[in-house]
Amino acid sequence: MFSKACEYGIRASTYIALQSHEGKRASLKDIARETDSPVAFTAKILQQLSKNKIIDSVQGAAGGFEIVKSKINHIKLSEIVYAIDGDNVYMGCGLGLEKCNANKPCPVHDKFVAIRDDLRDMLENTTLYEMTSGLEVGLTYLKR
Amino acid sequence: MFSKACEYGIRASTYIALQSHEGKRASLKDIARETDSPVAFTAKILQQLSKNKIIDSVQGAAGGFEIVKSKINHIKLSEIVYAIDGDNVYMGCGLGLEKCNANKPCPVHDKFVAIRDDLRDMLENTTLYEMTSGLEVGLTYLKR
DNA sequence: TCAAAATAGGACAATTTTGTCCTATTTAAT
DNA sequence: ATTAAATAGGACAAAATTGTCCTATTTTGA
Repeated sequence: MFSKACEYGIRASTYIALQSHEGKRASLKDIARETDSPVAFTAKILQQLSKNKIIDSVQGAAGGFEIVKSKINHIKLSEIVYAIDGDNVYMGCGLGLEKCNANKPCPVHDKFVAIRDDLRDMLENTTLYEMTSGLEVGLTYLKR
Repeated sequence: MFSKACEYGIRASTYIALQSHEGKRASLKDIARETDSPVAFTAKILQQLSKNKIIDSVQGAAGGFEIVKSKINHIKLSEIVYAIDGDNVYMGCGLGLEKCNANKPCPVHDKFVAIRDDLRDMLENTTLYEMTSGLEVGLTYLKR
């Protein structure tokens, strides 16, 4: 569904949000370890998220990544996905047609639209905060 | 969502079903042209579909690909997707975790399960016949 | 029998995605 | 000032996906 880069990106963002919520800055090493992701590849993705203003990066010793506390509640999963994978996941044609639309639809257009609408809805209504809430109490996991 | 190979495979299968319904055998060239797919790559995918008993191939002059009429109504989209992409699309974890499940879920497990269930449902309840019905009357398209 | 037309399949090539490595830069602390 | 620890970013490498090409095989029809 999502690219590997996007999966790592979501996991990383969630971990950073969790740490930021506790007032801690997260280092690349920690992020990679706690989300079971390849370090250098994750670094690239964090750069991308940083450029897209989803996370903040702080250079230098004691630097790392963080998310302004007040934003954690407002950042949607959809923004992270969009920053990394674009909107093709919930916009493109299920059969890969360039110009598939309600006027000249592919044979499964309507059915895919329904699924994709649900997906978009879900992504746009899930905040980073919501994703961290289960982690703190050990109900959900970012690796395994 | 699906791989290119899978998209081509679905389009090809649909076209073959359409032709078979009219008693015609479809040649690789026709299939590729009518679904706007790369010829040689499509050939590989058709081999795969043939090995998975979804379509029949007939070698030799006047050969081609076909689907037994009585099967068109029973072949589900899910079978085509499974033959080419496996079941990861509607089984795997949205965040890419190996062992994500209801017991040790990722932060979006439940939400993804809902979407994926809908997707699987849709794929399992859409037959090839259903996909061809709009094509005949020009309501739907396989290229563009 | 032979030629033509079609699929089968192996080998290879191009592209994209995933991932690594090295150096530069920034910053904190001593 | 210097050193150490961290991110930034470019270059490269590996793997997966997408795609091509060539030859072999099968089958029909003249």
